[in-house]
Amino acid sequence: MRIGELSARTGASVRMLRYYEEQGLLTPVRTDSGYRIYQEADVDRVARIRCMLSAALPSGVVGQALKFLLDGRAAIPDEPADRARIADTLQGELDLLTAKIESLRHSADLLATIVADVRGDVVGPGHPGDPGGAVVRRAVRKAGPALGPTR
Amino acid sequence: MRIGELSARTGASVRMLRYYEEQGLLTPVRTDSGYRIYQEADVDRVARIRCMLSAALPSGVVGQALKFLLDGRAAIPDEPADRARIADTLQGELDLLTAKIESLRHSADLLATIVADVRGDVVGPGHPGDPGGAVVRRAVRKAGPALGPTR
DNA sequence: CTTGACTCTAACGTCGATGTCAGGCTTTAG
DNA sequence: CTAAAGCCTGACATCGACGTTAGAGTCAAG
Repeated sequence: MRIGELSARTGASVRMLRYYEEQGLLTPVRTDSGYRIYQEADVDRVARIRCMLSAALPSGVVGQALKFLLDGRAAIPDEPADRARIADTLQGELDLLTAKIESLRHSADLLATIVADVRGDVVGPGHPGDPGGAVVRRAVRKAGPALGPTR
Repeated sequence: MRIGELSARTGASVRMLRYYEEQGLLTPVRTDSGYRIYQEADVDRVARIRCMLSAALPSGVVGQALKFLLDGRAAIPDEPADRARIADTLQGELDLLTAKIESLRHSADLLATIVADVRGDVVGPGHPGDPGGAVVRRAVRKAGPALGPTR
């Protein structure tokens, strides 16, 4: 299919598709006249690219990952040393991402309890001096201190 | 504490701290001479801000969420109508956050399987014609189609 | 063959998040 | 008191991920 159709089917703008190609994340073939021709599989590929980019993964990593995702094992080098290096890089990103997710989950938990607290027709004495709901304070304790320098 | 110390303790650059203030995410008090003075709680606050921003959350969301995350119930009005409005807003933010987390989890799953595939001394026959690791293919199926336009 | 929709490249513009630099106060150590 | 270190504002610079526009070629339908 050509770029317009891929755009329509993925929701990505034409500009974005060309940009991904520029970054080496897509490699359509060309017709004699220069038109980009995409494969069916590229629909999924674009979805994944967008997903990973939206996760703020560095595009180098996205490229690495995608390379394997879509070229399958073809791209995995035979040298165990090379494989190890690549795996370590990806593992590092994965660890970062995992930590980020955990931290976000904490924030989400916290937010959820706050919503409940705002909505819930609270709550005992309600002294004017009391600065905040016990529910929230409990939640904060549970959520923990939210991670250091993320990147 | 002053901005330098907060910077040291959070790993965020001085510039970033001033930027967060500009965006309404931090509101230090000022000395007579204009120096910013931060509270102990701001250390945690910065950590959360950085985490949310690094997850590519729209900063509007970060701001709203943070306001309540860190001021606790102090910001909650008495009028039930106001409370309802705020609760709805926050619920919206929460939904966004939750969706984001899901999307990140997909990316992480994907990345994890790729790492495994690169690392794993694969795997049965390994015919030259076989285009790619079965592990990855399974993972792709499991991870699902990776979400639409993320933002 | 002509028209209109589609595509191409190339270039500039934008926006958020951040770096960096300049010029001028303030605070602290000696 | 003085120098060094820290802080202030304001501005311009950068980088990634796009949007937009301009000018020209291509393709399908009438």
